[in-house]
Amino acid sequence: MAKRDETQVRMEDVAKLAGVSVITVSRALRQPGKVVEQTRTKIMQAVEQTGYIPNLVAGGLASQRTNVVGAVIPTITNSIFADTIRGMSDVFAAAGMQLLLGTSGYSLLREEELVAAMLGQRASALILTGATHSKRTRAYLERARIPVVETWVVDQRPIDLRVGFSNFDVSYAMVRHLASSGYRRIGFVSAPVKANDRAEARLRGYREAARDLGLTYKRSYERQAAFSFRHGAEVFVDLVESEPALEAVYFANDILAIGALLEAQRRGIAIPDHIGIAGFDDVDLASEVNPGLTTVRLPRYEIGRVAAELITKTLMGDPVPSKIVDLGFQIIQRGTTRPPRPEPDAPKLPKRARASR
Amino acid sequence: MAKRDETQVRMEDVAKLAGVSVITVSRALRQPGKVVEQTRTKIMQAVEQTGYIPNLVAGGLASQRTNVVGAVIPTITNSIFADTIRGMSDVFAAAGMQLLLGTSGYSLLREEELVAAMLGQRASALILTGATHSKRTRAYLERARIPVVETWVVDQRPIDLRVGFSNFDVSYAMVRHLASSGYRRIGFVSAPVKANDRAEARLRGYREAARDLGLTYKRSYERQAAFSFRHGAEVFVDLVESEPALEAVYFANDILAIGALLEAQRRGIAIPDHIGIAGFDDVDLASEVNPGLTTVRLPRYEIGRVAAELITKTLMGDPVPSKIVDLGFQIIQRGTTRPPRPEPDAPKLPKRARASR
DNA sequence: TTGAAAGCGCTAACAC
DNA sequence: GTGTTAGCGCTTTCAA
Repeated sequence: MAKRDETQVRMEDVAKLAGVSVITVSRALRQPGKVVEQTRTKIMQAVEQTGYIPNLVAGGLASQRTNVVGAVIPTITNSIFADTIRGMSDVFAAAGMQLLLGTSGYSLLREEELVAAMLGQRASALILTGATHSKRTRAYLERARIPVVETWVVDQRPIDLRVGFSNFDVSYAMVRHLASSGYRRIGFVSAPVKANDRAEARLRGYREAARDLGLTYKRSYERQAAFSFRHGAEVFVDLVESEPALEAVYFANDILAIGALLEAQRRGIAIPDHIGIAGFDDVDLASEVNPGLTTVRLPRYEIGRVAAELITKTLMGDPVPSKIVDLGFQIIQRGTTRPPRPEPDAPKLPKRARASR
Repeated sequence: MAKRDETQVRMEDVAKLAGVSVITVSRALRQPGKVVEQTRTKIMQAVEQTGYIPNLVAGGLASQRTNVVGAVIPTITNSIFADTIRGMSDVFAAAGMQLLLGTSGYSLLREEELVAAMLGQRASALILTGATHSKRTRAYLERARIPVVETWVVDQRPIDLRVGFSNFDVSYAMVRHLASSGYRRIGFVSAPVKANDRAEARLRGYREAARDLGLTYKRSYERQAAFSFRHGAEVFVDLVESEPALEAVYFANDILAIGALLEAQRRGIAIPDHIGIAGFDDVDLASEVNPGLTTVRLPRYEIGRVAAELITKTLMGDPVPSKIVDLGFQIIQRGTTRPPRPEPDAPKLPKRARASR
């Protein structure tokens, strides 16, 4: 093997300095209660004096477990996932665990590579985004037999644990909400649905709601656009010019919606008088733009927090109440759409909907 | 030690199946050229068949090095750092390295904990944000003797490597730019400067420029505000109400500036006619708001990319041309401030300024 | 081109 | 409460 780096302080060095055996140092560090105070004090002094940092690689090999949890998100540029990461980080930091982060760029192959790398690192648990994974990824995960949490989804068959909400239901609920405000011709701008089950579910929710509610629906009311203000602006212009009868446009994320709103401002298109705009996510900015953006509030931070809690519990052997946690969502009515009007024949949507499918 | 998990596939299992020794498997995986094709093919089949994933923990212990690089950023909620992370990720992914991410929340103590944890993981290199670290963090870093990159700064004495720009110079340049547009009474809203050397340098840059250029400067022109649209809106209102003579407000980040701009919109305060607004970062949104935000473009992605490149080079034993890389910046003039007017006695600022201090 | 032996630094099990 | 022993799964050195 590599000849050892003589300058690196090992547990043995600390043990010698403290006049005890290595195992006592190991215990003093990990289970202080099992070492008598006097010994522990000597050891801690030796640790301090030498600047010893335990080699977690060696510890991981010996104990067959690590304090590393891997998480794969599609992109870090989307502040949406930043909140989820923050939720995880808060819990893992408190539990003394490290987060190994990877971004897949919405590529299933890249996700597979990341999962392999994380399993190679012998991560104690894995957190993935979405429910769609390559066959090989699933095989890896099954063989690894560690806790796996899929986030931002609740439907379908989970690999293990799942924390999120129903993207279908949210989208369906938003279209109902818009319909209750009197909108009958509603366009939909989706994120690219390729390898993105959340975007795909939102599209389905829109279509089914439009059909169920008897709205005017044409395939040409739909667009796909990559995540950016600019794309939102462009697709909005394209849509209102080619489909002038549209009464509202519902965007599958707030960034697209706000891009559209700002473009409307530039072009003097009155919002919501000329056309309504709705978003998805309730980012900070959604309540700051003028008028405020009608959107859906999602439990972004909570998804991360709960996912991490499920993992720490499972790892500690505590039972989890449920393998699937649906955190729900909330429609937020603001100024970019006309307010809902009470319709006697259609009961108002509950503020907080819990998914049924 | 822990009795081994019989279900885990080891290199030995692969070796047996392929009819070779473990070391040959090891070589086939890491240095395929050193194993004859026929043997390699047999081995790869065995790997495939067993679903073997090399145990990097064992490998790391044996080889005394890992493919993990640790990075500490203040917060993930700020999309600024997201771009830098993306820059790193792109390079590390291509180099087959893993990024271990931690967020310090602008706390030096938390940074210290993270550095210790990453060194415990035996990270091959570390990337930190800023130049301010606890004494113990510095001690850890010096003892570890691995490449360390401090980012978003170039001044002062680096621990090892440094990639960024001069926050002082940027701020100074922006105040000069505003002065060249005729503004004499310029307010400044800083991020909280506690444990944030970048914010502190920006504040100094503002003060020195105001003094050097003979602008009207009062301590009451300064405010500090935490990073959010809302705080930007609130501090702006506070500032314009308590200091009605102000002609422009320069915010130390775009989010604050845009929050202010949107609040001005709500209150019917004409921008830039009544008062100018300038930001810092050039986030996507800065060019989308109406009017567009005058700000500074920073090499966010580049900082991450270059930091990662310095590390991969150093790790491979390649020499790096310079231990400090100044990536510069660029003032972006948009509609939230009056355009600069040519002043015969003051030469126009170059578009791209390179730091001198 | 391939293999045997030795150990990387730590922890689990069991003994004292 | 503390120590001894035996590895965890891999890579390095050296030899064949």
